[in-house]
Amino acid sequence: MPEGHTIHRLAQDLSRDLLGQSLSVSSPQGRFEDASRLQGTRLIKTGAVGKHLFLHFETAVVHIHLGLFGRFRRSKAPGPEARGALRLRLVSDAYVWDLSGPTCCEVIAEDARNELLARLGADPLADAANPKPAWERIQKTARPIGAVLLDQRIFAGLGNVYRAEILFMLGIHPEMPAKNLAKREFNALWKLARELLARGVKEKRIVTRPAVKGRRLRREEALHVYARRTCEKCEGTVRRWTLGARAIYACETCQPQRQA
DNA sequence: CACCATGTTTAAAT
DNA sequence: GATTTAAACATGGT
Repeated sequence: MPEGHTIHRLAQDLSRDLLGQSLSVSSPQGRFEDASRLQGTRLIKTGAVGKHLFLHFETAVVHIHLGLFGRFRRSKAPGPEARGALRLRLVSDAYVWDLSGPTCCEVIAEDARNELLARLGADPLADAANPKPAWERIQKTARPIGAVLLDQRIFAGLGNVYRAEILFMLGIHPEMPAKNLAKREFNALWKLARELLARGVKEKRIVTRPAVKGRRLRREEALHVYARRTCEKCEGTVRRWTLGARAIYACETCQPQRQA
C-alpha cells in the first residue's frame, strides 16, 4: 500500500498519538527481538525519508520499511486482540498501533542509518530537499524515465502509482530515455511530485485528479491513468506493460514517443 | 483456492 | 561499469 506519502503521514500520526509518552512496546510474534529493549521508554521523535520510517526512542532508533505489504493500524486503547502476523505493538494510554507485514523493523545504529540515508535520493516531501543531484544523474542515463522515477537512489518516495500519474500529467512517454528530459520538464516534474505527494499526505491516499466539491472521489475517480483501461483525454486505450519490473500504464497518444 | 498488489534487496546475467 | 533480470521476502483483498 505505501508510497512516500503514507510514510510521512504515519510519522505525523504516530507522533501525534505517542510522542513523549512512556510506551508499552511489544512484539507479539517475537519477530522483533529488540522490542523488549524499548519497553517503557519514551518516543522522542518520528521521521520519514522517502519510504523509510524512523522512530526515535530515548534508548534507540527503530527503522521501519513497510515494503509492499506492511501496514500500521491504529485503534483506541486497549485495542483489539493481537492476532495475525503482528510484528510490533505500540501502546500508550489512549492508543494502540499495530504493525504487520513490514519488510524491515529493526533497531538501527547511527552509522547504519547514515549509510542508509546516503543511498537515498531527494525526497520531494523534505522541506530542504535538493533536486540537483537527481537532475545530474538523469542527464547521464539512457534508462527509461519510467524506471528512473522508481529508483530510490534518485528520487526517494515515489512509487508505482505516482510514476504513472506524473508521466501522464506531463505527457511524457515512460520509455523516453531520461537524458532526453529537458531542464524545464525536470523542474515541472519535481514540482508536480512535491504537490502530489503533499496532497497524498493530506488526503491519506493518492489523488491526482481534480477535487470535486462536496464529495469524496471514489477510488476509480482518483487517478488519471493508473490501472485504467481508457484514456480520460482521448478515450484511446491505455497500454499496460512492464517497466522497471513493475506494471506501467500510459496512453501512447497523449504521451507520445518523441525524438531526442 | 488462485491471483493480484502503491517495494526493496541481493546476486547473477547481459 | 551500467543495466536488467530473477528470486526472495512479506500480507490482505477479491
